[in-house]
Amino acid sequence: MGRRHVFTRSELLDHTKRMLLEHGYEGFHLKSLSKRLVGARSTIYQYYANKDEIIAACMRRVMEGVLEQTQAVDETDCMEALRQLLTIYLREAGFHQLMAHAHKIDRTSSAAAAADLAFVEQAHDTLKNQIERLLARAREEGRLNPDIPLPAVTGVFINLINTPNLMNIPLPEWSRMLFQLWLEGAGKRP
Amino acid sequence: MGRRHVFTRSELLDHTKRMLLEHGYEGFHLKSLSKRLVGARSTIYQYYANKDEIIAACMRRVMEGVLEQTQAVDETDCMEALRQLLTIYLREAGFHQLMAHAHKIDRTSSAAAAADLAFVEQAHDTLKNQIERLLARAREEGRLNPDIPLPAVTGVFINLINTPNLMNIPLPEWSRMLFQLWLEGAGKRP
Amino acid sequence: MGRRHVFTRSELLDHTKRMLLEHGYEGFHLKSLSKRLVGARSTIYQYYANKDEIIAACMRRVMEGVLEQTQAVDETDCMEALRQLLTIYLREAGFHQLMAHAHKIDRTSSAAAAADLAFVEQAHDTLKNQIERLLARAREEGRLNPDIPLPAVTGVFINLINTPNLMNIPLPEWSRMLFQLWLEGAGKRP
Amino acid sequence: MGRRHVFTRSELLDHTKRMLLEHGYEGFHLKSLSKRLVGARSTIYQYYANKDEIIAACMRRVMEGVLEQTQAVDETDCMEALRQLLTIYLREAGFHQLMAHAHKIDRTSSAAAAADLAFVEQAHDTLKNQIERLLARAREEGRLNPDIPLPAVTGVFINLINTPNLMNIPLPEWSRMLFQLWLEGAGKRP
DNA sequence: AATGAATGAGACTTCATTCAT
DNA sequence: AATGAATGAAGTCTCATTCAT
Repeated sequence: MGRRHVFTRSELLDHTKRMLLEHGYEGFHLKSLSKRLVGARSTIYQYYANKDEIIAACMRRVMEGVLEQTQAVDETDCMEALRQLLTIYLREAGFHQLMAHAHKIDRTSSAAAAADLAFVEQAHDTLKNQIERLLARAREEGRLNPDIPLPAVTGVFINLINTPNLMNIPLPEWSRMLFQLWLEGAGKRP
Repeated sequence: MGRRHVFTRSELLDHTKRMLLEHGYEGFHLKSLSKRLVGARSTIYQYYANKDEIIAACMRRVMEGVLEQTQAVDETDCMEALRQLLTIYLREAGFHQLMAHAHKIDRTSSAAAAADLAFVEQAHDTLKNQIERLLARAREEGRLNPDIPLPAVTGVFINLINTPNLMNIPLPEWSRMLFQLWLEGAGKRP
Repeated sequence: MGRRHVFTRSELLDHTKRMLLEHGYEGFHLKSLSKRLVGARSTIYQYYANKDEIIAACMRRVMEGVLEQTQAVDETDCMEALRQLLTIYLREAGFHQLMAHAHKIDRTSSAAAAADLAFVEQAHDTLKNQIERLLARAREEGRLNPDIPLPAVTGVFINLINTPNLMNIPLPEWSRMLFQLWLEGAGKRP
Repeated sequence: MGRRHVFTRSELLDHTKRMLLEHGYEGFHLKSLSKRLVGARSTIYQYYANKDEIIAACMRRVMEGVLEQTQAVDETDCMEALRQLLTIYLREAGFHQLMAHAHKIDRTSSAAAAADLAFVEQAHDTLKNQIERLLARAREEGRLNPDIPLPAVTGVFINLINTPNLMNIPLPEWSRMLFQLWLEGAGKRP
């Protein structure tokens, strides 16, 4: 039996996620990462072969978490399902920002990274399809304004995630408020 | 007297802006910048003393352009003014993303950079105040739903700028569409 | 654990001292330094954070060596003490030249460098005081010509250190000779 | 007739000398030099082909000035002659320091620099011979202590030039004082 | 398994020198 | 003759990655 692990794979990815959100892909350095962990910088290479592999693994793990939740959503009532999806996305802070770095990763340097990225991309499509499907159904069911093109509705809905929560309203209420704003608008109802 | 300029200050800042949006603050390298311009890397230093100075100047220029337009907006009709502001912001692609890098710049390295950043920050406040003022007025005039807290309305309005224009709808129409979505919501009106 | 050191901190400072004396502060380059050591240029940064830190550490080490010796000198007989101090200074070749570079070092770049420099400066004062104290005593005791102002006597005494030893006379004898010349002059005694 | 000269060759060499004494050979930059002159940096190349040529010319000019004075000295009374030589050397502040940089100059880069350096070196020998000749005569005439080897006496005499003038005593008196100290010593005469 | 040390590639910046007006 | 602009060589420093213990 060898020595105990000084930090777990999960701890490593947790800090990676936090630092990616703080500093971006190009500002993410293994030097700073190892300072947040307990062990030495070189120990990181016991877990992953290089930097890009870590980032890909991090993205995959976040995506898996989201996917698991979204697939548990009951789609019977499409409006209710959309409301739940919004909550899930809001919970995963910076999710979109994170995924935006995907295309910067060099896939040739590591097969593992390439595989993780492939997974992430496919999952991304799955998520996108789910939302588009639900929105299309909502429209067919007469819940949405038929004068507005679906892509515009979709874009605004997805973009809700990035809305700055200026007052730090607690998540469930914040989610409800955003959904209402999206559905009914900011204007005075007649 | 002296040789002809191989590139202008304006060209330099144009490419800087483009590259900042593509690669972020930490991914912005003078090597790549000089590759997009015609001259040598060291020629850049004829214009600006260091990297941060370039970035600060770039941010200032963008901000000045926006400021000039927003200050020409007639605020008599607050709803109309907001609509125009949205158009202005949408025109300046990636405006927000760009400004987000401001705090990473080292102000001690260059007085010029520090001055540009001070300008940018003050202008930022001016813009924010203008929007908040207009939204408050709109609320008082009974144009907005009084049940929704103003900060939430503000956040969503500002965040409209980042909405992905999936269909590449032309700017004037895209702006009108987003404004309508914000005001009336995506839902079916009764 | 970890690889063997390719060179020690002490070796690094030894070469630094030699090169500072040969080329001066501005002519001291890490490239040449690493060429004299066995390793790569970047390895130097395992020991010191930047160039100025190396120079400051070098100066401090030399100063510590001198200080240790001068503080062991018995000051009962002031003339004998002065003779011993001269020997100590002569032993540390180029001591003065080295210290002359102190003011060129940028103290803001490194706290370690600033601390080392503070030490060096304080020690410098200590040395200066010791010599001035001994010379003043010697004068009071009637061992020096009272017609010559003390600062002139001091200046010439300190400057003895830089006298070119054209014949490479061995240190102890060279020291005795310089002391005698300082005390009795080069002229024929009546 | 072309344009007027913006600065003279002499002004250029004046500033060069001053800056060489302040910053040393390796710390001497044409950029700073041109800042002290009135014209542009590139204008310097109208006078000299490169940096080393300037430094060599500067050294030669200083040397010529000294040589002219030393050769006018009446050597009939050797002690008086030595006293006058000391005054001449003291007048040319930093003379020795300056000449110490001679060996760093690359002679292959410019024939003019090589010629100037050859002159400087020959003149240096002339000066050295003059002093050694006078000191030897002084010894033969019984004016110097015969127990002290001539090279030691010479070294100390030449080194007088570098003595720090802590009280800023005016040159003629300072020269007299140093000469007396050298001749009679700092000790109490019996 | 863990790690301290070593290292080369690459980024920023400065400067002597050349070029074109 | 004078000069503003251009440039490549060289220097400092950082960082991902490898190596030896």
